[in-house]
Amino acid sequence: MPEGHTLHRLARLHQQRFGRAPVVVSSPQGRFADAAAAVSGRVLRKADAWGKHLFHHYDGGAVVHVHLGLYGTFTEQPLPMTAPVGQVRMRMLGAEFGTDLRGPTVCELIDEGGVDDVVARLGADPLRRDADPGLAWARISKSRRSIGSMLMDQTVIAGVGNVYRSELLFRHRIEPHRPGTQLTEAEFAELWADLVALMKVGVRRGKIVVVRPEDDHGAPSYAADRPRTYVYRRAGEACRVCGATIRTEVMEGRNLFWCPDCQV
DNA sequence: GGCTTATGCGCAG
DNA sequence: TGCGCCTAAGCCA
Repeated sequence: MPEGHTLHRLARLHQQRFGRAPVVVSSPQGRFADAAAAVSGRVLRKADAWGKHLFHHYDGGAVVHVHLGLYGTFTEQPLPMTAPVGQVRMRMLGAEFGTDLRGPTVCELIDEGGVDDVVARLGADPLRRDADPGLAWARISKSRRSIGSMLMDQTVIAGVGNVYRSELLFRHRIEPHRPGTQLTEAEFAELWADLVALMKVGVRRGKIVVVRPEDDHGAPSYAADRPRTYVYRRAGEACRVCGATIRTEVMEGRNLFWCPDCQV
């Protein structure tokens, strides 16, 4: 489930599992073989995330840059690992655990300058302490593009994906087509603060949690039918708050969902 | 078991 | 604008 919270959770996990120790890196599939050989045996100094990008910083200056795309995944096992199943792009072995990377859009070897290049193309990341929401507000407040489009623009805010986009706008009763110029600074401040809080919960829980307790009809957290979203993937169903029919359309090439009555 | 869909994004055209 | 990546969950039978 790769929105920004997933990558930050992985960075934290990889830091725990592999940090400050030598890592054996390989590419069972072969597509990452030369790069894997270049870092294998080196100490992983730091695992870090910015938006949906993950960076493994190795001693000596080499960095493995990973972007999961739509369906990339990491799975982990305690050692010894079983033989690779499917197309494993990268396998990492630490002291006690190993992990397999499958299906990423990007898995490449870069240097610290390359990290700077990637980060230079990314906006404020709600999950980073050094995030500057002022830069995002400067872009949004001057643009006639819709807020629904700009939330998906990683150069404006890094880490928000298609689920958080629809759900965040519902939570703030903002119609997704509203131009950035029509957003107030107070509305943006609330959106940002909520995004920071929601994505932190996402990191902690390992999944996107957006429905307020008062809207889940008291369903216990373990209930299978507990509502997980207000609008995402609920086109044609009744709004949980007002009962209106949830709408959908493609915006920025992705399915957008919203309530035509709650959101203005 | 098969089929559909997808939480992303770069690139061809 | 639409394709490719080529995984995995959810749904149906």
